Amino acid sequence: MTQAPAHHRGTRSRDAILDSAADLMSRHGYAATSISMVSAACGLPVSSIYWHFGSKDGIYVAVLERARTVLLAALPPADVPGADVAQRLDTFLVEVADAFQRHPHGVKLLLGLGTVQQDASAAAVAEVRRYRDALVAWARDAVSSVFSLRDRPEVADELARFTLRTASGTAVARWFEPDTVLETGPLRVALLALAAHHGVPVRGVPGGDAPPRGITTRE
Amino acid sequence: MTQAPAHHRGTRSRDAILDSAADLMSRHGYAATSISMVSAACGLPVSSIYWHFGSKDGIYVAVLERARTVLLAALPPADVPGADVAQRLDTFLVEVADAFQRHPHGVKLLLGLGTVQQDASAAAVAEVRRYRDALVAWARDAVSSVFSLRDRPEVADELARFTLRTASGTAVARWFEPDTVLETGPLRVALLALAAHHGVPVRGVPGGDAPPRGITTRE
DNA sequence: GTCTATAAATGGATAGAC
DNA sequence: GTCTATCCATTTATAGAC
Repeated sequence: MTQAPAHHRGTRSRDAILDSAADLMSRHGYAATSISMVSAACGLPVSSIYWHFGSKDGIYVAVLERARTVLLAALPPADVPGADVAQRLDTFLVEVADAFQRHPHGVKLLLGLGTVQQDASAAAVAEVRRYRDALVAWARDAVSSVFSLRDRPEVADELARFTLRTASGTAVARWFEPDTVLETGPLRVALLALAAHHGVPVRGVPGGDAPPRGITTRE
Repeated sequence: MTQAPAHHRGTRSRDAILDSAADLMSRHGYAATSISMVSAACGLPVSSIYWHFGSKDGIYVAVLERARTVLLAALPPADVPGADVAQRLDTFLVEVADAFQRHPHGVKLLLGLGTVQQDASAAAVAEVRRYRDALVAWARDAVSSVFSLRDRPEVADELARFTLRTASGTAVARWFEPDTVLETGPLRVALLALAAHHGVPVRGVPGGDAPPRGITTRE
């Protein structure tokens, strides 16, 4: 086990630190997470942590950066496949709910920023903004693809904002009730109504019929 | 000025401390707010703060309690007036957006809990839960009144959840873009569609017409 | 009720041997 | 790259005069 090359032990330790830090920071927030807590959680001494990341801010930035790349890699391509709006919308919703379920850390980490914002490192603020911007861009492209909105960017923006706000609101709710899931049923109805309200043609979607399998409604 | 009775100076100081603490905690979060910061902000020494509240937790609990009573007092009665659904819905949305605009602290304080949750005082956790429960109950009663849902509690629950998630998601967005407002236009369309989807009669509401004055759309 | 002063603990961060 | 030991600032909280 100790046969592994030095740099392997290094990156392993780095990842272990990031794992512990991400877990603690997403649960307690940035300010409430101390280096000694991270040290205790991953088993490495504080000086190793400082050797890898330089400062507490450095850890936060690295945690955010990894969370962002992992989440974006997990998100489906923004070019949603499907013959008509109904198919693409269902695919989109299932994938969003899935990513939301599998990556509960994301939003919590972003919210952890609330405790840094004003004062702390410009690097952390920039990284948070990058994270958030990437999500917004993805959502805009995805709904644009679902509803064929290449020539109606304002509508795409509105639908994307609406989707993201529902998702982050649900993340807040999960704060209190851990087993809260993203309710894609109502979201589906809402998105279709918004599209229709803006005169977007939604061929193949019968008004507000029962959602197909894989869509979450409550009871 | 120093003529005021002792207990007046007392409650005044108490309020001043609460003002400063609420401001700081909603901006930086619970963990990142120190007693000395509060002391510097309100001008009273730390020992006075401890005399009034006993502990840091005690301050947080008091801040939450006051925020809750203030917000609930500011919310319109859950019995929304209006002749038909359209009127009541518009009244409801305007009032919600108004309260949302005037009390930007609420959600941030609730999220500050994330930094306490596990370990800290049961009192703080209980107070946060009370805050949140009061909001949920109010929203359920209000939408129930708007759409006359006394005999469809599940539908009222769904609409209330949906409304609150949109609102808290918007609060999160405001985290990044301070001048974000609650977009009642899309929310109106969504709520009407959801009601219709559940077969709730919405007399006097033409499909998805242009929203009346006072309803916020973007550009 | 308010102040000064301080105790006791913990936080972030570094030094230097290995 | 990892470890032990440590510096220094800040934190929560208290003591006791006024």
